[in-house]
Amino acid sequence: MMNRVVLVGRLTKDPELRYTPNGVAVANFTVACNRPFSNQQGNREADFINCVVWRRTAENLANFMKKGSLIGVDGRIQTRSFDNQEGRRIFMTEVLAENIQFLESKGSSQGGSGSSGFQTRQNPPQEQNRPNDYEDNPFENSGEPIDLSDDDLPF
Amino acid sequence: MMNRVVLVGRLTKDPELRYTPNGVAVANFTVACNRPFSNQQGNREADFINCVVWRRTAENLANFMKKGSLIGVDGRIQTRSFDNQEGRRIFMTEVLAENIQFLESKGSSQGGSGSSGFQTRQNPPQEQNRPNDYEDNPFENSGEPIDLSDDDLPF
Amino acid sequence: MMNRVVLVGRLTKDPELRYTPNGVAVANFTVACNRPFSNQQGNREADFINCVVWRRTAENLANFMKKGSLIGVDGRIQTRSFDNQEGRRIFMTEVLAENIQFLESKGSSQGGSGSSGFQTRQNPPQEQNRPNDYEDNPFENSGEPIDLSDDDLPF
Amino acid sequence: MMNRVVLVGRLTKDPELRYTPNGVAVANFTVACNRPFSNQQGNREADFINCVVWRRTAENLANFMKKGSLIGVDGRIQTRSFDNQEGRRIFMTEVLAENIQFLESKGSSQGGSGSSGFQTRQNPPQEQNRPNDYEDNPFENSGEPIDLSDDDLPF
DNA sequence: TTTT
DNA sequence: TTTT
Repeated sequence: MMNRVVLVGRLTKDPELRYTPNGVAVANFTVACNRPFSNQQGNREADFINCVVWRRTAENLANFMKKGSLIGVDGRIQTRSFDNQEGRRIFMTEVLAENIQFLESKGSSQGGSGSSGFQTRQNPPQEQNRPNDYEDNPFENSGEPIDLSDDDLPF
Repeated sequence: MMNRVVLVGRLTKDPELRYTPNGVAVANFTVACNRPFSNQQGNREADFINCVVWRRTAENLANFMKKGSLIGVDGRIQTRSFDNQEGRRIFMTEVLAENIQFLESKGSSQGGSGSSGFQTRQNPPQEQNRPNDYEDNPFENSGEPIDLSDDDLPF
Repeated sequence: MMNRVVLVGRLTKDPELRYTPNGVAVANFTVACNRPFSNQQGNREADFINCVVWRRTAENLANFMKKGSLIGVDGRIQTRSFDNQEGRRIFMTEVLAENIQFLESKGSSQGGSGSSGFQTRQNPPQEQNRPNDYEDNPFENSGEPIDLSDDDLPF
Repeated sequence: MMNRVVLVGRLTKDPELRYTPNGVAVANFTVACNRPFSNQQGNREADFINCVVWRRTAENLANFMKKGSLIGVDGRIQTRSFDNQEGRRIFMTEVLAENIQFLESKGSSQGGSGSSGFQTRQNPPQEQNRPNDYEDNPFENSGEPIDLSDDDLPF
């Protein structure tokens, strides 16, 4: 059953990179999309769309994009529910990013955490030792938007 | 800024048609989209995606589709927040349907409210008296999926 | 770089299933999409969009869908060029279908070749002998739209 | 019937702005989208997708974007046929852009015609004299991607 | 609170 | 809790 989303917008804050207990990288981020029309008061509002991405693309996102960066997202809408601390069922809607396009390098926008170093896995638990080809800067030689495809999402 | 969604799925219940204080029709509905993959347990889960649609398309949806009906949705993701009864800020994500395609007539699926009559505006407040060309059954002559475009959304 | 297409429409003729020299199934088909607006003369025109799909989904399409069948297509636009018999360079634009949703069973629409049997590979050249789980009718138990995902496209 | 396309890519040349006999602006352009995978030879190919856009957005595109500019396109696939000079029927597939997002200012990419001045309508035939709010540079105050919505396409 |  |  068709379920397709495409977004282009800016990160509202630095991506949050975490690892699952078995060492799979996952990043949460929010994309601000300005609406194509104005409201009654003549202002342009924005939508703040929660997204999640897995593995390599998650790490790339955390390493190369930050608050304010312009990105493109291609993915699907996912919903899930969980019980919060007060025992109430909470429903969540977010975009599962299957592919992300970086439309700006980390340097070209201002703001963000300013943490200059790469985020890397500290003690990624039970992570197997495969060579990683992703710890070099894809913007180095190009100054180009890049499209880091996600070859092996965990689902 | 790009923000585009396309869904094909089934209504989880009959659409809920309401009218704003100044007589604009709005319908809320949820589309169930089965995921294209199975989870760890080998089951296929579904996403339940909240949607909203305005005006004519809202009324058409309520009149011709019901719980279980297969529809296509073309629209955008919108987010909004409001304070609930406990004074807590609640964030909502939903799809604003700009165009809906009916992929099944009301008769062809089973289930739903079974209410056979059309839902119409009872006392639509301060609604001006324009001719409505939408109170005949678009499935009558065709047995066809129909695509009811929305010429005049209120935004 | 983002490139995303979603279509819902009807097959203009039975899908054409062929095999590459090394036995990979490929199907060409055209989707008719009625435009959401009328032209100057008040008629609704249609777009006839050439598509291609590979492997399992190609075989499923040929087996379960025919002229007139309603389908959903999720994919990307591809262009290619070739020199025709007169030595002229021809440019082609088509949709590479990555995922197809069958919105009708073969039986439920009329028209088409009427060939009732499945199309299968006659002497698929140098095709390795892997078990195929796709030669049963996905509509048998369900009367349902099905979504046959494409796990292993050749690119 | 659903028909939705989203592209992000670069202009292969300066947009070609023309006017219909009754003064409606129309621009043709081609978007290069690099494929997310490599071919047998390990090279990444690109798709060159022909697009068309009308009116204000056409003029904005011609004025602010040039060869090499990065843009986002939201639209639909259209097909048409015409008879060429040899009396042969030619089929064309192109994307009708309904909305375009400029992801780079004219200055920020190199290449292109280098024509610095705005393209404007020379003697736009029988064009009525409405005020135009689009002849100032949308990048002036912002250095921002802009999203010029198309309020009044001629169909 | 979820559809077939 | 929001980006430019």
